[in-house]
Amino acid sequence: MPKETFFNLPRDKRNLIISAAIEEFSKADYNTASINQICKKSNIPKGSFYQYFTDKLDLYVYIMTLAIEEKIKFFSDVISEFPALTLLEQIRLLFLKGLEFAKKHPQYAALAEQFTKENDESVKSAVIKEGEKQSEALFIQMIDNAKAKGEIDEKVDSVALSILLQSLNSAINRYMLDKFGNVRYEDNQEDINYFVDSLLNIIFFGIQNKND
Amino acid sequence: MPKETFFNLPRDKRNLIISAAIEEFSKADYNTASINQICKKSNIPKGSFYQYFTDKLDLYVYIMTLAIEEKIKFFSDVISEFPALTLLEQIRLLFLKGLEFAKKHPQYAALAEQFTKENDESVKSAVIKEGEKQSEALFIQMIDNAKAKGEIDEKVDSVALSILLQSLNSAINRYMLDKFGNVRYEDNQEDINYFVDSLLNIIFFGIQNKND
DNA sequence: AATATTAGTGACCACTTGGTCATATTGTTA
DNA sequence: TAACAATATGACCAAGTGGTCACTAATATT
Repeated sequence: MPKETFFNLPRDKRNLIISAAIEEFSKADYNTASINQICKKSNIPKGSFYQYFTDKLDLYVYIMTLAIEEKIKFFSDVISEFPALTLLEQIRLLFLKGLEFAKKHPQYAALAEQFTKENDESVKSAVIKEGEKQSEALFIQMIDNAKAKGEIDEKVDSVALSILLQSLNSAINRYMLDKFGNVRYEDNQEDINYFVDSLLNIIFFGIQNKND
Repeated sequence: MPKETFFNLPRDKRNLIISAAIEEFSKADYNTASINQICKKSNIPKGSFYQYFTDKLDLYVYIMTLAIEEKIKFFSDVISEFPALTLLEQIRLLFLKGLEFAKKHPQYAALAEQFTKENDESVKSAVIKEGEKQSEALFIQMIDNAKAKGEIDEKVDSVALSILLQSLNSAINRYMLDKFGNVRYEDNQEDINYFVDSLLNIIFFGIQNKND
């Protein structure tokens, strides 16, 4: 956690430091991201930085905490807003809302993507301690719930499906980058909806020819 | 490409440099990987290194080229060995053989994983120019072939399915890490076979309850 | 044996890194 | 106004980076 001196700073200065840090940690992994650059970008001297934070990790964990808070708030809002949907509808909603979230908060999305790439295990675990597995728990809960309702086959492996669904998020982003060279949802809304539905149709109905 | 001086080196010395480089580029991204460490590990002076390679990128692209060659050779061998299998059988074979490959050549597997994390776009594109998309082409060819045989539904989106299948590789690795804390195939062979089948069953037969 | 060519070497360069610390500045209380 | 505490500051540090280069050693060629 940042020192008291950081929270005593005027809001504007604090936000400037935060956004400079988000920018830096978004485009480079932990070790490559530079405190010097963050200081330069937010116009604070090196010495001041260490007046606010004990070290680099202190800042990084703090920034990630902010991002995780925002993400959890967003998803739980979406879920609780539509409790009666089928699993297919729930997941479809989650994917499309996820794209919306990434569109509205591209910094946080980039931050999360960068985190998945992180090599330094000690840094990763420091962040994970601040809570992260909750999204996987959410998926499994949704799946088991759908099983109880008889919506999907009992024999489907919940963990396998959960991991598969999580992989789809990055698959969607990869598809957008491959095909359009960017990840702007609004520019290619039709194509993306079609792609998301293609993936979900495969998952829900299988690929085997029904006319056999 | 390395300079002539490199290829004039005795085999042993060349291989020592190569394996030192593979080790270094496996455990850190391009920028973090250190030429100094590679020199130290392979017992060659800094100056000699630049006698063999024009720069860091020259070495990296060369190393990746070796890995790609090995991977392509392996997969095309597997495919041509069993031309008459159904798509499900082909893909199942590819995944399990893929695990076998990762087990026998963990360095190359680690190298590939590290590459997917790479941030430096200019470095990425330098490698991609040496050929990489061929695995995606392979999948799509397999899928279209299966469609022509009436094995799978014509309406399934080939590109979507191809990306989905590629996602499975990372899903498998993630699953193994989550569940066992390592990626050693032999230690948990049963579980992994079960997991692969779970994933493939989802893809091929869907998750919807057939008793509706 | 003398010469010309190629390869081996490590000190050195400019630069960047995360982090420290003595000093200067500011704000608050007496 | 004087004293004291809290904060701001940037020169500085040791350690690392990729890359260079003058020099030496070995090998081929004459």
